[in-house]
Amino acid sequence: MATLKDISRALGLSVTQVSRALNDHSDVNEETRLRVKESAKLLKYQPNLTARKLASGRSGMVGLIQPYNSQMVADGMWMEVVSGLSAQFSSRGIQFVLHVAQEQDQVLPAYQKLISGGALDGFVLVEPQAIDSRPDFLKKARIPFVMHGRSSGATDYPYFDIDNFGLAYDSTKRLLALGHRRIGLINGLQGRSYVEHRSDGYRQALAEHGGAFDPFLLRHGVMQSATGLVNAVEFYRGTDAPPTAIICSNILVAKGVYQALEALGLQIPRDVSVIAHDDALMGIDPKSFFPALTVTYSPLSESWDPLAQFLSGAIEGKPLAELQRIAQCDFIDRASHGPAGGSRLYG
Amino acid sequence: MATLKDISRALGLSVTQVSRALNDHSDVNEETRLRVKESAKLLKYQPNLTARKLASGRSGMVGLIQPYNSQMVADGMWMEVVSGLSAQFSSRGIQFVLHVAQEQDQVLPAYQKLISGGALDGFVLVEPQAIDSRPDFLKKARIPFVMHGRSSGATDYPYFDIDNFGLAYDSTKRLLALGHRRIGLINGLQGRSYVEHRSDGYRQALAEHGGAFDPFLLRHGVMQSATGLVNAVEFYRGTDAPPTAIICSNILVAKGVYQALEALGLQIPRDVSVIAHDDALMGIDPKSFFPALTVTYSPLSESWDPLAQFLSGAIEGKPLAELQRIAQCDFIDRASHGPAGGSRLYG
DNA sequence: TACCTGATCCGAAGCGCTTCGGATGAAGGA
DNA sequence: TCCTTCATCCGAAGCGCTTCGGATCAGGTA
Repeated sequence: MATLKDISRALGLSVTQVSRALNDHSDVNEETRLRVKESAKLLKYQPNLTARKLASGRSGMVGLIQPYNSQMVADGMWMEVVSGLSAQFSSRGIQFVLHVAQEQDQVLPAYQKLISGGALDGFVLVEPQAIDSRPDFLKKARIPFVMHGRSSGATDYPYFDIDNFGLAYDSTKRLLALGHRRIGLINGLQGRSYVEHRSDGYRQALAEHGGAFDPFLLRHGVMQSATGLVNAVEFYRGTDAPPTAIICSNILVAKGVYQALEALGLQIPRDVSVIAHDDALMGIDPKSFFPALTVTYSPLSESWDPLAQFLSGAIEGKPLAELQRIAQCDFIDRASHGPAGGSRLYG
Repeated sequence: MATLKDISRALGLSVTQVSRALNDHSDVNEETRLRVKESAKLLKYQPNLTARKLASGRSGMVGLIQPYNSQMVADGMWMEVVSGLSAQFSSRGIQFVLHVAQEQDQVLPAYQKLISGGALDGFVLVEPQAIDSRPDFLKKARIPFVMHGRSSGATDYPYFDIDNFGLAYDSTKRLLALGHRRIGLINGLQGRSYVEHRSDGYRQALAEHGGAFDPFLLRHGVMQSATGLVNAVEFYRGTDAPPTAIICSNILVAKGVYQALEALGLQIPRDVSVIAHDDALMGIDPKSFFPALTVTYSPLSESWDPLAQFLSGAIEGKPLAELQRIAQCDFIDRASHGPAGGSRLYG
């Protein structure tokens, strides 16, 4: 494999200049730079990441550590995440690499090992927990990272998150404004921070409206259609004051809710309004629902770019302020929600 | 992070000796070796893989490159593979790492990049195709690798495979010996080499018995229960000379076949014998079938150890002969197969 | 006594790259 | 004319490790 020395010899330049030319440093003549790059291409030069790492401290590789048995792996969303990140980093000339840890408790040591071995420059953290030990650990070890989402508590680290509080708050507010008073929220699994954020937004909107929070109306479960189905049935069989509107944590859940409502003979939106959050995943189209599903919209695929950007930034030592972002969601108004009151529920 | 120099200074030894002590070379006093290791532990020494790689050419990391959109990823088997390999390598002090390539045609460049960048020492190849471009490419590039399975044609590279030819041959032979003359094989997707091997074994057994091969009886499909169901139905609705025995590519397929046969009012094994291959995956137990399913048995989980061993061997330059193995399968005799003739099929 | 052996150690080179601290020479300002 | 500035280049050091080719010294052999 060709080395810098080969190029320098071929061109009668010093290794230094060749290195600087290839890395676009300032003090190299434009013409020289071109000659060098030409020659590099010709000789099929591939920078030796190992040597580069040793000299500069950067290897140009980042990673993601996944504990075996994660829920995300099970539901296939994982591949979406991995491939999105991989594409982003690779377009930035960074190799993105995965490591599967055998057990949950081997995750932290794995970070240590991969970093201090000098193999990787930094990590992407996914599936944040409300209480997550990783940020503190990595900060202490001075290992650069970026989180997809946020933990609860101090978030003094790079992250990209969507406004989970806001989307639940907004949805709830809108429903309240339409006259709904009993609003159900079928949320994700407790413990996940985004789930807690959504619950918080929901409760905050309720509180601002002076409405009481009813634990009966707040549900948790894996974000799949069965969860929507079961909880919707419980909503309308378990009480004489059922919700007139349901907010779903994602489209799959909404699908289950639709099924349940149909089986129960309830019409959307006349009897029940339904709103879901849409992360544009799994190829399920909320427009194809009947009636078309109103959603808060924020494609997961828009996270990869900022995540890659922030991790690069963290590695380069950029200030924290430039490495955090909370993306807002769009509210997309379709046919599945409407004013309260048309319902026969209390009729 | 502590370096060799730190240890050498602490102990009044040379860096050379410390390195040799830590790596268990021969010419270092036993007592010295212990002192060094003690000190290393004390100073929390972690060898810098990057430096080691640069000096020795070995990084102690191997990888697996997966194209996005592989079937294996979809059916969850992938995680099984990845985690098994990861555990094996990590018990050998080797880091195992994944890379997801965006498209099929970016797979080969990815190997090149990860290797010549110097990051990885070698690769595990999975999902071999009957005609697979990877072995040739990697051999030409002198990159160590091991294959889980074999391609068709020349197999002059390290691999671990099970005897797919043999298991199909055996199953067919046994059924023939029991008087079956029309034997169906519901195989995996065409193109995969193990699928072709099984077809070959099946046809060979048939040929040795002087029986004609009937294309109607050889089916291909994703190895899931729906495939078994559909093909079994076709077997008994599409012809007046249906099979009296069916060989299934895995247990899921057998499950579908069971369902179909029950729906068709056919009894196992009176009307139809069923045999499947069992790779002990997915937590489905062939004993819990009714009647209990006869299988050729070879747990996938027994591949990780030889695969890791062979890849290590390939990296160390061991001769090819030590780096190839074809594991035989056990035939486990249960209640789902029996002699031909009890059937009313032709009655 | 002179020589060889084996066990144990060390110095120095070098893996391929980055980067610091100049060197060089031409152009411009006084 | 002398000094500064700027653009462009280079030498050498060094990242942390492995490894080659000795060095050293005790003991054994002839």
